[in-house]
Amino acid sequence: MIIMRIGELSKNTGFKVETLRYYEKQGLLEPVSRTESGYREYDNESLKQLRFIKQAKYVGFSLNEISELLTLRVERDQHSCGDVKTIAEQKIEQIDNKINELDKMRKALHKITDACCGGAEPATSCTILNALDGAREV
Amino acid sequence: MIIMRIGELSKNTGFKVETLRYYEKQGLLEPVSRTESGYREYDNESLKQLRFIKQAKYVGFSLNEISELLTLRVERDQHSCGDVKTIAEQKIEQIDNKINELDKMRKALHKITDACCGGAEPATSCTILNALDGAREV
DNA sequence: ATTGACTCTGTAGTCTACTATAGGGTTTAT
DNA sequence: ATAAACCCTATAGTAGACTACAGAGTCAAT
Repeated sequence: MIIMRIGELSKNTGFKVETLRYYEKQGLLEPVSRTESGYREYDNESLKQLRFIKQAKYVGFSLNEISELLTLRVERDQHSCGDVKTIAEQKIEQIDNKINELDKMRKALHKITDACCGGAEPATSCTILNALDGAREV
Repeated sequence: MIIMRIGELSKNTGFKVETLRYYEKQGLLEPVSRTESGYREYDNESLKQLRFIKQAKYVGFSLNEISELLTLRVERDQHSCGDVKTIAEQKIEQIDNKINELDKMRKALHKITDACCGGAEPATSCTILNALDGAREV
């Protein structure tokens, strides 16, 4: 088990030390323990968690939403099973929506690059909004 | 052609009037014209543009990035064609990354709902981080 | 044993993206 | 013609997510 202090965790994840402490305050990332002198200690689970946080932020989730995702957990025979299922299903729907939107944007951008390199486009002008209009017809 | 003032545009898009004026200041949305008395006037293109802004925000683009996407345009025989292609391709890559991340999260969430409703999961505990670990093996 | 790099808490400042308010004109319905 | 509902500019305030000190303790290497 790798144990590291906050500076090393920072180097390994790209988050600044201050940001890691800020995340702790927000309830997103607890150190696994503290040394006698009060230094925070982290392990590879912390790394994993931060990678998840980074990706979730990247696709547009707020810190609050990320916190919800991180605390979403199924423990066998736990009372909250139904709740967990409901929340997870909502998140899945949200994610599907995001993927659909991104897919539309991707198609539109492809239309633009095609128009650019002399695809068989009669248009004299192409913007992402025009391209989105056309995306349905492809 | 439908012409409307800022209040109606607000109602039609869900953005507050103040937000629309703020977007104008940020260069994201110009009114098509002004009345003699100085009132802003918008049309259905404005609606389209705002819908795009909303979706792009939803999938994690900043206002600056959205502005870049909106000004990305190909005009036939225009000098900037190569640039446009480069930028569009970068955006496509970014979008693909986002889709990949979302897909991983979706798989992980499905794993959680499965664990929840008595799928053949031996695990006594399942969180999104565990589920992400397992997502590759599915 | 002392210097430099690291860590701690606490607080204040910054940036983005709004949101609200003040003070004043314009339009529209009665 | 007058009140309600709408619009204008300009400025200030807020929420979320950091980021940067200040002042002090800790650790590792010379």
